[in-house]
Amino acid sequence: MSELYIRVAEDENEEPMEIPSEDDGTVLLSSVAAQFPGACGLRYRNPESQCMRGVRLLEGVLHAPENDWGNLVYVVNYPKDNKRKMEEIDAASAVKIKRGFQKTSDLIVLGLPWKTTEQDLKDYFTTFGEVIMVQVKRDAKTGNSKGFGFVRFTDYETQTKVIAQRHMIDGRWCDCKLPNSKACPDEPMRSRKIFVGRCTEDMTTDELRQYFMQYGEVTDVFIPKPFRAFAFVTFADDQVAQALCGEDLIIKGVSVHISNAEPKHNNSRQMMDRGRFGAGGFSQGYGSNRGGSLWSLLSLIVFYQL
DNA sequence: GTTGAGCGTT
Repeated sequence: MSELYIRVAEDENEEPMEIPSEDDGTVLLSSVAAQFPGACGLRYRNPESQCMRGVRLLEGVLHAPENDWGNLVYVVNYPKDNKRKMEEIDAASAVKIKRGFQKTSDLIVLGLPWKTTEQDLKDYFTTFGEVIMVQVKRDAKTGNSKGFGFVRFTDYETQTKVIAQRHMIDGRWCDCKLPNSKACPDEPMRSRKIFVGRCTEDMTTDELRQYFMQYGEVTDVFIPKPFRAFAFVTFADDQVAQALCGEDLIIKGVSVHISNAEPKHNNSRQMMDRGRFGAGGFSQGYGSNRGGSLWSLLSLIVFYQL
């Protein structure tokens, strides 16, 4: 029994590879995965029905159909609809795939000369790739350029290239960036800021800073005035902030509750915060306080910056 | 009739 092998292939038409079975006639999924990284199971074509059939898998052990592997060629299963070999799904190709589907977005063009027209912009940017749209923002009354505009390309590759460099347009260096309104559209917002509930009035920003320093670099402490019994603490590292969420910490003998600082829903320019990706203005819902209280009212009335 | 870091009237 110890010399029994079963034939396994990436695909029905691929050349099979022999995978060793165990003494009891089963085959370990790990044995399959050793040759086909990322494999999560096996299937085979049932000679009678001509349908594909799954091989029974229990706790990492593959069991022969009808207690006999026979002379069939078994085909490797990969997770979900990923038919590719897992080893091909490295970070680089994942990025490539993602970029293939990446949609373009408007880019803001900063630093335009006053005289630059939309035709000028189109002429310039067309040298990089097909242009869908150009705009020069102007004063409604005077019609004077505000010195910035927008451009959109057909291809994401073009957009990437354009963002990556500075642009000499009509004698001035201009920058193309993702507008704040579009910043990090698909990045999950991992806040570096926490909400500190149940603060007492005697807690100062310095004391909070001193206290939270033990967890990581603190970049900001904000205590709303007048006193509202909560504060915001921002860390340099979002992981530190996230790790603290849900904790009850004792500061000056008082139990404070840490939760996530929720994004503000205003259009403040503070949305840029000091984050790397333009994420970040936050205020806070009312944590564990339930509605109907003074808290809800206060929280609804005022939205503090930072 | 000016300006020079920013963030898009319809």
